[in-house]
Amino acid sequence: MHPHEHTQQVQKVEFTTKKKTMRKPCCDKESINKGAWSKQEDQKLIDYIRVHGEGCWRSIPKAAGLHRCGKSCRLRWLNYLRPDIKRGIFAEDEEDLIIKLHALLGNRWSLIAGRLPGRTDNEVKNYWNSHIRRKLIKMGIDPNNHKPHQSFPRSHASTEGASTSESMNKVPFFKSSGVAASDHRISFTKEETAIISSSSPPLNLDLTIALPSPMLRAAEE
DNA sequence: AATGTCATCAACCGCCTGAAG
DNA sequence: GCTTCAGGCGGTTGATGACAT
Repeated sequence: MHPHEHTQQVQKVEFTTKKKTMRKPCCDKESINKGAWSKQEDQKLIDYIRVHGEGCWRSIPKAAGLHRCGKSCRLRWLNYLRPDIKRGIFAEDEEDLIIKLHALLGNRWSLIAGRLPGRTDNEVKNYWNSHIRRKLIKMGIDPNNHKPHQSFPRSHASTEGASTSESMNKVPFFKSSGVAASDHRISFTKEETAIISSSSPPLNLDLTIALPSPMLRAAEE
């Protein structure tokens, strides 16, 4: 049971005069709910999609009897209600893979999530911001470019000998430990290849899901 | 026990993109 | 080529719980 479900507050949306010019609302906001989803709402959405399938999100709320915006329904389904969602803590090889992919792709969370079966872009993004980012900073790695940060402490990185500028030129410090946990080579779509090849430094594309980096574990402790 | 601070994560917002007309 | 619209995306917010003082 999610904590938000206890204190679900259903607010009516008011048209706020926010910054910038307001776009045309994506749906009739006069009567839509916002905030955490209730169990009943979840069930309605699940039931509807089970029968009619995904798609045409704009019309789903009305058809399913939900006072929600279509976008909200889509997000709820894709991030939490889909049957193939894998929830729970990230495995160490998943974490390693996220870091590697982020070094290659940047903040393209949906692309990164696409490489992690059962994980959603929102989940990956949150995990990055709340765990990985912090961990990298702690290690003296700039999470934006995955290189050692001038002003960061470098105690861990320097003692491990893995942060030489040479190794950082490749995917930084993820020298996949000799034995790969599995041989999951990663292939890229055209779009991903374009993104990668447009990034300036030469990158090591030979990604494998490796045993967790010892440096990461060191930082965790 | 009360209060303050931090960490987490579900959900929203606004912008972008591509398809359709 | 243009406009419109739905879907998708990344950034950000805010509620909540955990931990510290």
